Amino acid sequence: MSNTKHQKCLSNIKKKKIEFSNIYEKNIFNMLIKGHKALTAYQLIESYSQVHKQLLKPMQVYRVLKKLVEKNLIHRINFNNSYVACFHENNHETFVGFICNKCSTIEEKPQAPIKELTKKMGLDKNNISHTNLEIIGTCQKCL
Amino acid sequence: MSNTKHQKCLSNIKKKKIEFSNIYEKNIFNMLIKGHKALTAYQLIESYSQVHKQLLKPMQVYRVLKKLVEKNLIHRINFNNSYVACFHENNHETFVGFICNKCSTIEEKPQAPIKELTKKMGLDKNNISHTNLEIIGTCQKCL
DNA sequence: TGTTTGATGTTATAACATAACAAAATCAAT
DNA sequence: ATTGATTTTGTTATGTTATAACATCAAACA
Repeated sequence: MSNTKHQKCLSNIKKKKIEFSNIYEKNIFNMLIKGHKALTAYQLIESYSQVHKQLLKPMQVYRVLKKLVEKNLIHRINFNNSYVACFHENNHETFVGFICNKCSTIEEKPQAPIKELTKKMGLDKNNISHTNLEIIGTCQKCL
Repeated sequence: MSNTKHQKCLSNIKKKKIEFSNIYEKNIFNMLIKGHKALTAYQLIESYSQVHKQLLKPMQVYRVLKKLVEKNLIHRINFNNSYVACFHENNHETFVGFICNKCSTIEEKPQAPIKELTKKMGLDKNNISHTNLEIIGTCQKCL
């Protein structure tokens, strides 16, 4: 990820006045922001132990991930059970993005067209809880 | 699922001249066709043991599910790790559907708008392997 | 008939996730 | 400050989803 994008994201977080509950939350979010690649919970455990010299238990990581999802700071990627930082001021009931099947880089895309489509399909009467469009392929860098 | 829809599906399968490799494949596909509800692998194991008085091992079920996916007879639903029979003559690299979070009923939707959208986003250059739009909500029956 | 090949059976284990309870920190009311 | 309630964090155990690895059996065929 470009540095500017990273900084824009951080400044968004500042604007939103989001506060991390604890150091784990902060550290894990920072790990997910780096490179904008999606990581699994167990990759995070591994990486955390290397970077911060501390072994986290799965439960601890999953608790943090849950909180970060609730705070709309990360998305879960269903394709490979991974998690990625969110860079949009989006409504978080919707995810639209491209996922590289080689490097797990995520490219989030605008949600508007999908919301329109859902409406057009008449599904908006169905008390939609969330909408998830995952497009899997290989990014230009990996090709 | 309506009986006519079920029959149309079965006649499609006949037309496609699909043959099941073994009795498990046939039985499991028939279980997935009933009601057009998505079932997990372990629900299938449970149900299979009740209906057919035979205990399948996970490995056996997953092998069957893999084959059925390859034959384009079923889709995997990422939302809840479940599998559902497919009723369309679709291209199976794309799934577009509504999933009821109460009863797991699946309502497949046309793919064309999503394919257009992918193109519009410029993602079609990325060697797309598959595209998955899952809209989660509560169906009219459950509401 | 013996050998190869593919399908099926079986065991073990990997990968992902949460329940349940313990311990400690926070905080409000006295 | 002390007590008791509440929330947060730590820990153990377990549940859920999925696959690797190898054994066995059966069909095909030289």
